[in-house]
Amino acid sequence: VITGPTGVGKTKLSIDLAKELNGEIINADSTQVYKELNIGTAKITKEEMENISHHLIDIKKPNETYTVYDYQKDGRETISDILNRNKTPIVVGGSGLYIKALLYNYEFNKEKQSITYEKYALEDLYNKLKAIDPDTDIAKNNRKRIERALTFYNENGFPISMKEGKDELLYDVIFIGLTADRKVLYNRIKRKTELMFEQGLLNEVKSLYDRKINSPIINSAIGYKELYEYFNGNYTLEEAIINIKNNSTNYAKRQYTWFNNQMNIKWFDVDFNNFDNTIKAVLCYIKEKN
RNA sequence: GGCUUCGUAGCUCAGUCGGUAGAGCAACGGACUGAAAAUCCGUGUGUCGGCAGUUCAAUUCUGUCCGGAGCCA
Repeated sequence: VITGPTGVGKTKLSIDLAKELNGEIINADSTQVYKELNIGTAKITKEEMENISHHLIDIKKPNETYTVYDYQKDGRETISDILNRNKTPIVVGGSGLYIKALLYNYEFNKEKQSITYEKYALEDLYNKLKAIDPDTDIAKNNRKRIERALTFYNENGFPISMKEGKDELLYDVIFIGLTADRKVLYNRIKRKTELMFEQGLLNEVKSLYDRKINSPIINSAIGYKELYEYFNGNYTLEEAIINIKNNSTNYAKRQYTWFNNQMNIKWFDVDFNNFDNTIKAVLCYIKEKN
């Protein structure tokens, strides 16, 4: 697994590792599974792939929905397939939950129950949850997680813990994280945002907007949701750009929180001036591990 | 040169009819099993521009100086 916050050079490293290890790459970025979201998701281009096989990229249309459940299923099939062909699966991406659900013992029900809690007030939902699980640590304002917990208990009954299995690793994995000084990283992210605009991000999003494509991914992916607000006249372009930068760096910080507390990762400081040094260090570590 | 106005947290600003201050954003820490690039929780000592005066007590009133903005000459 190669992971780390947005903007550290995971893509670049992944290609070199794939060549070195006879590998194929499995995308682990929740937004890159969608077609047409290219510039804004910093998706790898055909040329950059250098003929290395990539999986779980561009497999859904932007108006479709894809969840951790789907990812776990597709990802595990892909891993088996790659292993059966005696190649090395390399999971690359920054969506922590996706990586964890893929490799750890997370269990989802086959059919998602479509219980809808929309009509309930937040407070009522929280009280419902409290009645089932008095010791819940879910915050009373976190509607999403409260609804999820209620659904889970509805499917599985109470004494079963949602957290069961979450720390049990199912595969033999080497976790590699790329990192950089926080300030340096934030500056890179901001510069990268400007670069995206130079590469035509505005047109990419406009094209989706003009076709009235609206979906969960459009409403949540950084770069897309803010520009939709701009096209809707709720932001100026300047405001949209500032928001994209802020949301991106905030996201990077949340990624660190997840990686540092949910997974055991071997971190490598990226040498931006000489990326080959970083690649060498990682390869050395992998050989040591094997 | 005269008049007016502003100077408070990294930024934008609120406030104290005199009892040493608080929001948003940022920053930092954290939670997280079905939209996770999501959702949510926690953390605020800053010579309240400098100096002096009045007062038991000044960031708050007065004077003066410095800095910014505006208006009139």
